[in-house]
Amino acid sequence: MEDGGNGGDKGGGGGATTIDVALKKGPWTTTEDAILIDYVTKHGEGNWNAVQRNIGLARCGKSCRLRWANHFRPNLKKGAFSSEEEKLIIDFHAQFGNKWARMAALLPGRTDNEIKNYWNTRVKPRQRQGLPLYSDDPNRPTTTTATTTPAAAAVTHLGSNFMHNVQTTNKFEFIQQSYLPSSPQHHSPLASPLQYSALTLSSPLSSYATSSSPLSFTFQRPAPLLYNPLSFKRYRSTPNFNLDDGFEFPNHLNSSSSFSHLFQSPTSLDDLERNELSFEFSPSNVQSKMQFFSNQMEPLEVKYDAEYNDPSFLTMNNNRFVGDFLFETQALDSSPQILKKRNYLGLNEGNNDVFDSYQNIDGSPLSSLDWSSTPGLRPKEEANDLNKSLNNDLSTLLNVMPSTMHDQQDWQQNCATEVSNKVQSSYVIIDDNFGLDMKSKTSLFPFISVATNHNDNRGSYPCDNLSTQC
DNA sequence: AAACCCGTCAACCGCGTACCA
DNA sequence: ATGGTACGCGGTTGACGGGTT
Repeated sequence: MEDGGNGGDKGGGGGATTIDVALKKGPWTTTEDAILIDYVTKHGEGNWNAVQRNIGLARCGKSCRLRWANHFRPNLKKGAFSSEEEKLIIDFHAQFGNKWARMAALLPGRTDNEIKNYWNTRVKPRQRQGLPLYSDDPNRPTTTTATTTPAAAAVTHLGSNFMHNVQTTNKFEFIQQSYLPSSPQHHSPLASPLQYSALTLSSPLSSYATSSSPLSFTFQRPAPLLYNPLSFKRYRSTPNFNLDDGFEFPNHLNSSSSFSHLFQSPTSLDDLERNELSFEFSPSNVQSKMQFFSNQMEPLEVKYDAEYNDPSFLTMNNNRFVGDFLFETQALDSSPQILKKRNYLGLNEGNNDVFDSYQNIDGSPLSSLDWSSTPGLRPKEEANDLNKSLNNDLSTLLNVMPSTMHDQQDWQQNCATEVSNKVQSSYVIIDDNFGLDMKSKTSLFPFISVATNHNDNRGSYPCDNLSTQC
């Protein structure tokens, strides 16, 4: 956030190596802005000191980063905070304190500096004077209730459409991967958030990584909350695994699905070969491509890429879901940093605390206490800290989702047992942001039918009705 | 009209942490 | 293990504009 230089880019040793040029301070000129934008557009974010080194912009790296982050970063939302944002800020502050960056991560398009300034200039004075914190609701209590956490409020706020699509018929399993872009992610600050270009990502860390973008379906929200999209995975369960064994997503969609128009040309999996197969569909306005990746030892992975050139596509009611996912992909595309860590949270079979274990990169279970044994995966403190809060968030999410189900408590308890009995691990991977990937094992989405392979810990399991089967 | 006050916001400062050689 | 570099965070400052005196 607001960092910046003092000529030597001091601060924690963050030193500029080239100090020959007197670095400028103070307000940025339009010329400087143009230079910065041009540089970042061409070279991507990061390595901020190189801006000064390479193109002679007389600003230290910190100042460049700050200027970019607060003014030119893609998807920045300018203007006054909405009342909903205000409420979220107040709620977040009640939970996090002065953790402006964390709040910013939960308020898409807003910077920590913005939030901090807002707090210090609007909320704090009201607080000091004993006035209600919520500008539009003088009667609203100034503390959050025990039953509605800020995270829950956010989930509720952001996920209404998502919840609308959730039905009670399927269990689900979360997974998220972090992908390292194979090349610097370039993103024009001038690009519309709705201009999506296909990604080429690779994940050298992932044993089941492929060379294509992980794709994603995500839930409704006004702007990307997650850097990494959701993806559906189908794991090869046995050496005899057969593609024909009933993996039907996403070809098997009912007519009410918002995806249905995307998958109008049924393509039999018989037609697919074992390695990196793909077929394409071209619904109106969207170029999409679905890929299956598989080999004998690795999980089959389904990728769905799409690009579109008509922003109105996203606003069509029946495309909201796809719109979300495209938006999410855009968020991935514009991710300001390469995700360097892969922190896994998985279901802890045995109790109700479902998110406190970890998985190694290679898929082997890893105790949450074992960070030190996996140097490559050791999370920074922040990530751990975030994990904690995300534990809450995810728990909240889980609390919300089953609320549409028949019996939430039973669902939680029985599904924990179910997981324990049948599944080695299911994961939510936490990075600086978090996301949920969904194995095909289960589906939150009633319009996605997943036939299953059997007798395998990593395979798919039918659970047609939670309330009766779980 | 000038001086002053105050709110807002961009930018700076100092520090901490991650990463790497 | 250590030191250097890069980056990010929270606190703070100062410029600026609008309103008031």
